[in-house]
Amino acid sequence: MGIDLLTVGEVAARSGFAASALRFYEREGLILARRTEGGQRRYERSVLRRLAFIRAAQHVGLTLDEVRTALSRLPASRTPTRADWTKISRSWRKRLDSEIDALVALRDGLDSCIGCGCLSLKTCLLSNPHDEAAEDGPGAVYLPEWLREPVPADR
Amino acid sequence: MGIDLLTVGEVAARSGFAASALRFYEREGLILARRTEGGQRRYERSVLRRLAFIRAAQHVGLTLDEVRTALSRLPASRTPTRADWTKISRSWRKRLDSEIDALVALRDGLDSCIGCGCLSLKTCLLSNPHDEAAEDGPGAVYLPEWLREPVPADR
DNA sequence: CTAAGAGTTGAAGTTAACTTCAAGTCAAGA
DNA sequence: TCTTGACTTGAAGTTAACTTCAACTCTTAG
Repeated sequence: MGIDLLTVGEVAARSGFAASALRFYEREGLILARRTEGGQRRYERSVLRRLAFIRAAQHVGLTLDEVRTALSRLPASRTPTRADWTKISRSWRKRLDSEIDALVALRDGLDSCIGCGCLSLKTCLLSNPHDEAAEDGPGAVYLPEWLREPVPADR
Repeated sequence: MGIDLLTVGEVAARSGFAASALRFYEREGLILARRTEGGQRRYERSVLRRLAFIRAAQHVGLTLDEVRTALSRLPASRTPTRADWTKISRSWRKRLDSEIDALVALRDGLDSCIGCGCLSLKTCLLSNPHDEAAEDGPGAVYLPEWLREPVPADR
C-alpha cells in the first residue's frame, strides 16, 4: 500500500503498460524511477501522466524518439503544470488534421475510383474533364502525396 | 524494349517499389514472374495493377498478410476484371471510415481535454455533467476503444 | 564478339518497440 | 522468521517489411 510511491507492478496495472515496457522506457530515458535500498523501482505518481502522454502520442503516430523529444521540452526543475502539457500536445492537432485529411482524400478517391476498377487514382483523375492531356503533370491537388507518385497505367 | 514482358528494373521504375521489394513480394507469394532461359524475371503488365493494389492497401493499413489474403480471392484462372478488383477493395471503405472516426474522436477529444491539461480524456469526460459517479463506468461512447482502457487519474 | 550495365541467389543485416528468459534478490504478511 | 509473490539484471529473441551484401551470370548495344 504505497502512500506515495508506486511499484512497477502498480504502475503497470494503472497505466496499462507491461512492466517490461516500463523498464524499456526507463532505459530509453522516457520515464524515471527512484530505487529502494534493495534496488527495486519506486515511481512517483506523476509518471502516470507521463505514460498517459506517451500512450496518446503513440496513437497520434509519434515514434518514441519524437515522444522523447517532446518530453524533453518539459521543465525538468519543477513538476509540469497543465500549461506545460497543453503546450507540447497542441502540435498534435496539426498532425491529426493532416492525417485525417489524407485518409478522407483516400476514401473519397476510392469512392470515385473503385467504381471504375482501375485502382489508379491518378489515371482516374487525369481522365476526368478537368485535366486533359497531363501525361505526367501535377495530378489532382487534393490527393495525399503518396498517391501522386508512381501508380502507372495498366494494359 | 519489352513488347509485352517487363524486366524487374522496369517494374521497379513504373511501380515505385524497389527491386528488392519485388523479389520479396514474389517470395511471399504476392506477385508472380516468369523467367527467361537465363533465369531472369519477366513480368506481365498485370503485375502493375497488383502492385498498385498492394501500395494502396498498405496505405489503408493492411499488413502484407492481409494483402495476400485479399489477393488470394482474385480468380486464378483468368485475368481479374474491374469487378474483381472492385469487390476486394470495397471493404476498405469500412476500415477507412472507422480509422477516420477514431482520429476525429481523438482530435476533438484533445480539443476539449488538452485545454484542461489533464491528458486523461476519460477522467475529463467523466467529470462532465452527464455521468456523475461513474468511477469505472462505461466512459463516453464516442471515444475510440484504446482511449477507454487504462488511462488512470493522476495526483 | 564483347564490355558493362542489369539481373541472380541465399544469407545476413536493419529498425522499432518491445518481450522473454534464466538465474537470482527483495519485501512483507502470517 | 519464513515463505512466496514481486522484482532485478543483461542478453537474446520477436515481428514486419524490407535492404544490403558478395559473388556471380545475363542480355544487349555497338
